[in-house]
Amino acid sequence: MHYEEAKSKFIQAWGTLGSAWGINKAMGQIHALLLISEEALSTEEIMEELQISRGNANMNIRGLIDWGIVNKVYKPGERKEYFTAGKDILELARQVSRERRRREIEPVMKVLDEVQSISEGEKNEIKHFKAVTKDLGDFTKQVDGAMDKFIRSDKNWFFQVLMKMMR
Amino acid sequence: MHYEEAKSKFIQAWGTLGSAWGINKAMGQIHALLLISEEALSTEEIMEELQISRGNANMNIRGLIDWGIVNKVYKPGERKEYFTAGKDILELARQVSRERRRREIEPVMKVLDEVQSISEGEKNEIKHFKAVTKDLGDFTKQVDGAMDKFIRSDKNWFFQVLMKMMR
DNA sequence: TCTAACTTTCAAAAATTATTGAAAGTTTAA
DNA sequence: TTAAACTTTCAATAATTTTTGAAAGTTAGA
Repeated sequence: MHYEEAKSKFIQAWGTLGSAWGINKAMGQIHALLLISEEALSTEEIMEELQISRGNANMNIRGLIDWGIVNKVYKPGERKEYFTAGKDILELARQVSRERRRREIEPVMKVLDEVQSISEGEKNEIKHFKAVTKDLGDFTKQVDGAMDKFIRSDKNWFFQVLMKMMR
Repeated sequence: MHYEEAKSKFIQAWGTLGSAWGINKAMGQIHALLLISEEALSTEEIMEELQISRGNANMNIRGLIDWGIVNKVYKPGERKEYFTAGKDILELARQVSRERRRREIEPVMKVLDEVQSISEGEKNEIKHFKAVTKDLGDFTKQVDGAMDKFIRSDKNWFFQVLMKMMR
């Protein structure tokens, strides 16, 4: 396999993975492109490389910045904005965890808590509903705690936990 | 809040969460409904409760069965099929992990391995590409290993790991 | 076998989501 | 200021995904 092929394969795969994670394809592809590019890239360069429109490029770059995984770079003496993605994968994972926690886990925990508070009758159906949503809530809280720990942790902690898990 | 409201809120939230996880809304909602229902439900009952068509109900029930998180139940003396979702949340998490590993992590690991094997020149661009994809590959393998351990583990192991993480 | 009960399929329609490109907006430097 | 360089917006369009419902398929028992 030669470089161009590998590159396009990787960009493609990263886009597909994105889709499975509620991030759209273009966003995943832009991220992939920035990951493998040592230099920061301009909107133009991204449009060119991925063959997408200006509007599309702009929106998805903003999206990546919102996720906190792409940064603006200003080059001295240039008006154009350039963009880079951090190359530290553990840091990337941490940032994605942080965002998913905020965007998905928190709202679900909120609903699970709310529906716990129904205080009507003692029909069996209701007891069961409470039991299930309580279990979900408990589990979610455990996961949330673990994620929080991961997000705040340093590199060392992460590998230590992996070690502990494995033995 | 009264029961009907809580129920619909929960079903709604589970559907939304589903969307963020590459599972569609109806599929999430059906799963929610089965989770909180003690009795197994028929296609008819699901259609009725969620106000969806027969085709939609059928397809998404099949989807849930494919995910391994919903099971068919035959009631003695009845021709109709009924469906239930397991009520053990840890087991649910394990099954979802198993499937996501197979559907998402494995394909990505495969691509990352493949693109590693490019052996062209020693241009800086290529070196960098290899470095990034190697890091991604290493990280992915770690996560994959942890998931594998989780999937094979028993309840006890899981809580032990959480304990170890927290301290 | 035949029929009624039930499940599956699938083409068409609807809904949702992504993409385009041109116009509007903003900023910088002369 | 003004104009050029650049970024953002957004209505229109395209692409994709979901949903429908009716027809086809299957199965069990009379």
